[in-house]
Amino acid sequence: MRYSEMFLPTGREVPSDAEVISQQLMIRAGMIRKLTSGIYSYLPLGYLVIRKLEQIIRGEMNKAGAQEVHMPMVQPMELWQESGRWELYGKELLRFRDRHDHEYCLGPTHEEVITSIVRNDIKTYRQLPRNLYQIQTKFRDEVRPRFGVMRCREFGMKDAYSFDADEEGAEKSYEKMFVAYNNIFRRCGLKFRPVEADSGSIGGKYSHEFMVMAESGEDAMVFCEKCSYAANLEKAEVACPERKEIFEDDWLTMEEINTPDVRTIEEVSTFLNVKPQDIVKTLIFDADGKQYAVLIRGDHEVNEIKVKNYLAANEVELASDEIIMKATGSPRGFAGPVNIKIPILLDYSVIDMVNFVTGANKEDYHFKNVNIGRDFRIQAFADFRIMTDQDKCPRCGSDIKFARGIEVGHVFKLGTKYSKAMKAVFLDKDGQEKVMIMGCYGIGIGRTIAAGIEQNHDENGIIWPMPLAPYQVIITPVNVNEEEVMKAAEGLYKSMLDENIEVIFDDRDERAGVKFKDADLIGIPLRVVVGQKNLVQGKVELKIRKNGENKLYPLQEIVQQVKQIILQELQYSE
RNA sequence: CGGGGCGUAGCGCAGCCUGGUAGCGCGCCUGGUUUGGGACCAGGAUGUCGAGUGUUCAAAUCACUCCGCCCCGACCA
Repeated sequence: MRYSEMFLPTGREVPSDAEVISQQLMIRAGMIRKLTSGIYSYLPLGYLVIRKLEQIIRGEMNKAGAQEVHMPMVQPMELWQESGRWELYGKELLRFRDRHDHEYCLGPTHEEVITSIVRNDIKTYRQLPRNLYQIQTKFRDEVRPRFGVMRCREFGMKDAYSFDADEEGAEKSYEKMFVAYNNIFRRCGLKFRPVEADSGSIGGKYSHEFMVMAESGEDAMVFCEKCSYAANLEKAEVACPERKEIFEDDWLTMEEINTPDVRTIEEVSTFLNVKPQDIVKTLIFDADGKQYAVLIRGDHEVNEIKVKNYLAANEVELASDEIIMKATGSPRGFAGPVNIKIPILLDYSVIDMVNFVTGANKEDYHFKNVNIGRDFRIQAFADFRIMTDQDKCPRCGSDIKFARGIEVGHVFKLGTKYSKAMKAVFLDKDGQEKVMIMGCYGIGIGRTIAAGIEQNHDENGIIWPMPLAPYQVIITPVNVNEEEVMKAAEGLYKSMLDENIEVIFDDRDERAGVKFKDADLIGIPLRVVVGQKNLVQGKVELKIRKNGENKLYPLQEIVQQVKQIILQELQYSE
C-alpha cells in the first residue's frame, strides 16, 4: 500500500500513561488507541498483525482437528445459574438487564454456551470426540486493567472446547492442543515455555500455561535446570522434606515472654534475638466464612492458592483484624497455635522444627520453646508455601531457576465440571448414559501480540518476526522529487505486488530521516532504499530490521532477493 | 474496596501556591530554502482550562460536589 494513503498515525512522543514498552510502541506505531480504561481499538496496522496471528492459530487448530464456530458475547443469566457460576464468578462478570428486565452478562468465557450447544446436538459416542473453537471478543471487568492490551477488560481470545467420551480420549484431546499451542507460538517466532499452572475459577484438574519469556511479565515461573519440570510460581510444588527424627527429650519447657508491641517476624526476631527460621508464623485465613490458622516458618511466605485448593474453598483471604480478634482472642501480630480454637494447617517447613517461637494469642506476648504434639495438635500437614530459589525441583531434586513471563495461552483439563452441572450426556456403546469429559484451551490474542513486541524491539521501535509482520517490506525512495528514483521505486512496488509480497511504498514527500524512523518504529522486517547515488550504478539497498544488515543489490535482482528472504523466514517458523 | 496522583490545543507539558480572562515544545496549515536517520526561516490556525455549583467586581487559579483517567495495594484468566 502507498504510505501516503494509509491511516498510520505514528508518534514521536510517548503517551504519559503507557508503562510497558509494548504499550508505548503499539501507541507510537499507530497500532492501537485507547477508548476508555482497559478498552482499545485496533487501527489498521494493529489489526493486520492481529489477523496474521489469527490465521496462524486457525491453521494449527484446524490441523489439530478443531472446527471453528462463533458464539454470542451476550449470554443469559439462566445458563450461568446452571453451571453455578452466576454466583461464583464475582464482579469480573459484567451483568446487565434488557428492556424486559431479563438479566444477562457479557461472556468472559464460553464454557456455558458451548456446553449448551453440544448437549443438544451430541447424543451418542459415535459423535465424539469433538473440538470446537472460536476467535472472539471477551469481556472481563478487571479490577485494575493495566499494561495496555496485555491486561484489559475487552480482549480478543481464541477459545477451544473439547468433548470426549472417556478419560483416555480427553487426554488425547489435551495432548493435541498442547502440541498445537507449541506450534502456534513457535510459528510466531516467540521464546516461550509451557508451565504447569493452577486452574483458577475455570476449574478443572490440571492445566498448562504457555508463558512468553519477558522481564516485564506479570507471572513468575520456576523451572528445573535438569528435568523438564516448569511451573507457575503459584503452582510450584515444594516437596515434603525428609523427616528428621524428633527426640522429645530435646523439648524445652514452654515459656511465655512479654513482647510489647512486637508483631512482625522481623520485630520478633530482633527483640528475642532469634533467627526468622526459628519463629513460626501463624496466619489466620478466612475460607468461605470459616477460619483456619496456617503455620509456616518465619522466613517463608504462604501461597494462598495452595491453601484455597487444599480447603477446596471458593474464596480464601487473610482474615481482617476483627476476625483475628475473634479467632485468637488477640490483635493482629500475636496469633499462635497454642490453645487456638480454629483448625491448624501446618506447612512442611514447620514439621521438623523444635522449640520454636510463636504468638501467644494474647496482646504483647509470645511463647518460646513451643513444640508440635505437646503444645498443640494439627489438623493437616501439607505444602502451603511459595517456593523460593533455595528449594529444589519437586521432580528430580536439582536446582531450580526463576523467570518471569507473560501468560499467552492456557490449556485446561476440565473433566466433567460443566458437563455434569449442565447435563451434557451421551449414550455409550452399552446404551449407558455418560457425562462428557471436557477440556478448554485459550489464547489471548492481543496479549500474544504485546508479548511479541516485548520480546522483539530495540530503541528505535518494533522488530516484527516475519510471520507476524503487518507488512513484509517497505520501499523507501530517498527523495520523491527525483524522477529516476521515483520511477525505479514505483517499478519495484509494482513487481512486489505482482509477486504477492506484502509491501508498503513510502511515497510521502518527507525527508529520508523521517521515513527511516517511521519504518523502524513500525518494525517492517525488510527495507528497500532507493536513492540517487546507488541507482546510478543500477543498485538499491536492502536493510534487515532485526540485525541492521545493509547490502546493495542490482535493481533487477532485488525483488527475487526479498522474496527469498521472506519465504525463508516464514519457512523457518513452520 | 483502601491509599496517592492527574485532568489546560491532536500529543507532551507550564501557568494554579499569591484570582485580573492562557502559554511553551512537538504536530498541523501557507510560502520559501532544504533533501540518506525525526531540517531551517517567515507567517498562520487551533482551547466550552473535565463537568456542575458556590465565593468574588473578576475564577484555569479559591471551596464543595460529581465524572474520567493513571499509579501502589488488595483481587484476578
